[in-house]
Amino acid sequence: MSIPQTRRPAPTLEAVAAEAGVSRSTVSRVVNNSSQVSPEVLATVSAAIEKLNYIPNRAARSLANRQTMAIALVVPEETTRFFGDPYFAAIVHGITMGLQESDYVLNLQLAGATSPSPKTMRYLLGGNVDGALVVSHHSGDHFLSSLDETIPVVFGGRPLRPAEEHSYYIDVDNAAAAAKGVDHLIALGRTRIATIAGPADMPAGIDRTEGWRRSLVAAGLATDLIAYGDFSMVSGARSMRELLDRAPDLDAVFVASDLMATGAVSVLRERGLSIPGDVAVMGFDDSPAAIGGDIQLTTVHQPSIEMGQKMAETLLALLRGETPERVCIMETRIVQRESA
Amino acid sequence: MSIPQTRRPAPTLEAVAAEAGVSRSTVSRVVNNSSQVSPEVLATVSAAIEKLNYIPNRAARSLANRQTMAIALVVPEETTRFFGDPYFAAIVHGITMGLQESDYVLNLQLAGATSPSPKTMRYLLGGNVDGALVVSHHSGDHFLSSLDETIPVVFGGRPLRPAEEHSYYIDVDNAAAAAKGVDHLIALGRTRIATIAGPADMPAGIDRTEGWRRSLVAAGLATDLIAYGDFSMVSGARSMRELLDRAPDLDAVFVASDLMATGAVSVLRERGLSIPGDVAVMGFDDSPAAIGGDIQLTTVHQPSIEMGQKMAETLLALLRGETPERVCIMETRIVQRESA
DNA sequence: CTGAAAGCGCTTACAG
DNA sequence: CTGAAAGCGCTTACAG
Repeated sequence: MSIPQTRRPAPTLEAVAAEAGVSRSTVSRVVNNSSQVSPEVLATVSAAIEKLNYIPNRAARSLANRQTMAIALVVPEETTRFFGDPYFAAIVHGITMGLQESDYVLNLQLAGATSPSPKTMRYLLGGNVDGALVVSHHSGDHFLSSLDETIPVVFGGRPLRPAEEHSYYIDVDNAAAAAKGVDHLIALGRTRIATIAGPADMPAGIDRTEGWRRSLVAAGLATDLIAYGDFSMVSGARSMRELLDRAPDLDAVFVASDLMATGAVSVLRERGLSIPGDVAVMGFDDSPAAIGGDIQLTTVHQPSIEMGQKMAETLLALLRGETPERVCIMETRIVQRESA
Repeated sequence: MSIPQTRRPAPTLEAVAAEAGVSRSTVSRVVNNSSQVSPEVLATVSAAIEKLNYIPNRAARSLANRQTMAIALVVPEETTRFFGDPYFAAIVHGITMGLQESDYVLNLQLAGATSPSPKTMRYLLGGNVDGALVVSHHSGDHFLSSLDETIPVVFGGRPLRPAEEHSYYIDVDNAAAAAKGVDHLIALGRTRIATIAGPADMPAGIDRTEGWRRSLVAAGLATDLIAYGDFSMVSGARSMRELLDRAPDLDAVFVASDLMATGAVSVLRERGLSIPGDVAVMGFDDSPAAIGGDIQLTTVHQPSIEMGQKMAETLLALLRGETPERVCIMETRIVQRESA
């Protein structure tokens, strides 16, 4: 753009064929590394490709074989939240790693927390991508069903019914993981254990709350201390204030995400309460947020990067026509640090 | 994918033409809203498009008119940092807003802090996108020059020389903005003012440091207290510790990003220092990080969302063949909250 | 193993 | 204002 230069047209298959003295079909076979090419021809064609620095035209290829070689990353979430939570960073990191070796490109589709724009819908449903990866879906995301019926889709986290019966997804056992976290708090001798829960319209929110409740019930403890956040730091702070006002005697809090936990921690300090002395805090995710603040968070680790990678791999398998496992549940574990 | 259904082929231009009783050329003109179509024909064709729910095939269109209708978002940065900083959230938010009404899609290209993969290079340079938006570039990003020579590029933040002489970019006057922030600290009566600077290989890092220095020099104060971070929370904490160890008497710190400032704040608390009583803290960005913690950060506001939007608009103008302003410098201002 | 030919679904001069 | 025709750069049966 800046430095003027004569734009020589990019070499085509035709040019390579001429250079190598073979037909276009043959060059095409080489490019798509078909097995039925003789070694000698393969060599000369490869040389010609190299020499001309040939790069296949994506549009022409798509038109001919009806594949777009593009994958949509659909995020039914506000940009602010998407980028504000390190958890997403890890997922996307994993996704890009998983796509690294493939020829697919990733199209970012920020759908907004409500329903996506007509433009996004047309894009997704209009045959512009071969598959989709969806992350952070809410129960109101009905459009996802139509998506799921049109192209291969892999979800990050169990989709809500009725989609869950047939959808592909990667997840952890959120309820069990949360229960494990609360068990740890109980083992510490805590008896007044609150929770800052995630949204009640998201599986991760619902299931972690369920795990918290299950663990408390099993231990014969009260399950009245619950406040709902939206996974953001600010909502974590707000919820903590609310809980403290309601129950000044609480001695532990299980928080459904590390980011909310950092918000909770700041309120605890503000009130002059010691951690974990007065109140033990258990986070969830083991994202960078757990170790960024002034107190290292004890938390439930979930392998976010690996989950993203697995999402990509599963979709890639689906696109190859293979039949990968429909659901993949990954391991979680408690990472003990300072807060509990 | 899930619910089996006979996949009826998507309607083509041909089908619409048949339905409307006109030629393909005419339908094409309507789709591309060419002015030379009679009102009646326009009406019937539109009806046919509506009836068949026709969506143009992107690949075919690209092949014919040599436009990809795709824009790359290039981030020469580690995923972790990209997603960890709310500043990027704002920029991308703005970019998606700016692209909303256009027909362009955004391709995410995480290039990694070092040079991009061959795959990314081939993608970017191989005619797969019509233009690129680049954010967070370092001085070592030489590949960006080749990009800039191949397709229209708009930078978020002044690119380093020699690119800056001809490149398009949106930025703030970082030096002046930083000086303004430090002036505020001086007006508060602070005399021992440190800085936690950004990377010395990034324009935003360099210029803000320069502004800090300029302001101190003008006031006849010492400029020896400087520590370098990488814009992350962790590096902010590390730098704060370092500064405190070197100069226990410092009474203010100008931090080149809010995220680093939150790290600094946690260290200040850890050492039992009051904010702003003992140490005043001035951040930069006015991102969500400034208000997420337990103390509301006084900071230098830059209009990140608007900057992203402006980036998108500038690139769109370039793609339309227009000649937008080559450089756009946006306003900053001090937002006074609790920390200074 | 290799090539000739048709076709993917559009756009765009060129006539009229 | 409208249509016939060529062409964009590939892939893919179909022959051989």
